[in-house]
Amino acid sequence: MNLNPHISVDCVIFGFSEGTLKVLLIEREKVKGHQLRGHRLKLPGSLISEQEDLDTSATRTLTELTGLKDIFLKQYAVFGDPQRLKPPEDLEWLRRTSGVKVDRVVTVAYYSLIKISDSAITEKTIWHPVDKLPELIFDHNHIVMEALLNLRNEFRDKPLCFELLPKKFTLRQLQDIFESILNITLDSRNFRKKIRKLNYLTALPEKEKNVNHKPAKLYKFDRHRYEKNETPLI
Amino acid sequence: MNLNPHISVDCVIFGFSEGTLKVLLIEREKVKGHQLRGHRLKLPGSLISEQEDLDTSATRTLTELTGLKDIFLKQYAVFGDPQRLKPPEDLEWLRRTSGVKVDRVVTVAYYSLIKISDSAITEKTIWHPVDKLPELIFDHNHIVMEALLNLRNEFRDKPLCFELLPKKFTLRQLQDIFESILNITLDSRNFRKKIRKLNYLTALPEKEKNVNHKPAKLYKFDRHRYEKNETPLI
DNA sequence: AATCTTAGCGTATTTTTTACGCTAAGATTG
DNA sequence: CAATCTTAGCGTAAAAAATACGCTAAGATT
Repeated sequence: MNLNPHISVDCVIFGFSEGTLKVLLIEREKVKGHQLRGHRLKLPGSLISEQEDLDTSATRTLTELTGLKDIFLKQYAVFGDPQRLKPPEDLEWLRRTSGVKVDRVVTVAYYSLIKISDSAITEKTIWHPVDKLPELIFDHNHIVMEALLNLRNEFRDKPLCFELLPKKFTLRQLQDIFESILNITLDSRNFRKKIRKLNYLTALPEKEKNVNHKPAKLYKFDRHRYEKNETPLI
Repeated sequence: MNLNPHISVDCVIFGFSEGTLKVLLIEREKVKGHQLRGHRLKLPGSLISEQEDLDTSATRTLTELTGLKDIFLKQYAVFGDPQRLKPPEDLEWLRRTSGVKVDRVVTVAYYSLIKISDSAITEKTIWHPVDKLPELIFDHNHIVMEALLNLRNEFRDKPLCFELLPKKFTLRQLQDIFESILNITLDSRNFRKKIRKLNYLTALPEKEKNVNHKPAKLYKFDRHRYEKNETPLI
């Protein structure tokens, strides 16, 4: 595939587990006969290929690097600082792995949210908590932080929370996600009251299992009903 | 200046007058000894230069093409369809005016809002109503429509309306902008009630003049006070 | 059997939103 | 110059939404 050495795409994939928001990182691939120096972790991303649309590039890259398929990616920003490909050893690595003469690269950034559990992810990928990221290659820390800002903004209006939850979930799980991502606390009794009024969250005739307290009902999200009125959850 | 032939910036500048939202367009410059064919109007924009940041490129371009200075530009999207530089005669025009071998160009789009009145704008610029744009060069119609979507989303949360109003304005003018841009109707009595509760809108000891009805008080926006609580207007 | 944790429903109060009545000020009209 | 027209500007009442918090229930743990 003919790479365009001036433009790249990067994907910030969020997931949620153990009460914290995580980001999918990949280990930088090794170059033969070349000592791996510089930063070890990066976002899934690559140069786009010549005749490829940006969105297509992003989804393709994500699949190639992580195994993730059919993920909706949202373009949220572009990063074009002429000095962003620092330090020199990291740039050198990019030149060797891409095989093209890379100089300045403007990168188009995408983010998405997925359920960590049911994602068939290749090796060399790591789910890392967002709030204590290690130093990543190039300006990838910055790219993640900007993605987080965009995520928080969208989170109140759109039903993004269900992307992070399993198909069947308890109201407690739902509340936890809101509290954790928006960094707020909610009164669970009032939270549930609101939920009850929404017709797009339907209780199943099932309960959670293996919890050491009263098991809660499982709910599911009815996207079809949601799209009829789009009332936000909170 | 050394142009980068792969990346450009485009600016969608919104203004408001006579009750409608307008966009700033410029006439395509003529190329010597070359018949001007294709589309006549375009957004202010150009290829970025090699060692220039994207935001810097955008503000510089805007100043060069329209005379506008110190305008806050918001990056909102990137357009990278490999086929976006159609039709051939428009691409040919771009090649001649830029003087570089242009093939595929990914463009980074920005938008802003300004008061039409106090903007010292060069000739060859045209304020055109957004709701009935003529056909523009390349994918510029699409770029404007996306900017409009982003504008509407931001309009509810942020005090963008004051960018479109003169320093002193009446509540009627304020209401008109909301109604027109968000495409809603507001009860003016309830609207005013809300306004009265906001401490960042202060009435001046002045009234509007030369209107053929009861003159309204003039108000001003106190940005400093706004930033203390950021309560949205509606 | 007592205790602990979270589920789950309810009621009372406050705050916000919505609907709409009414007077006031100035320009216009016959 | 009085009647009329338009928009400004204040208010009240009802409806809806948000908040605070009491209480019982179900299952696991001790």
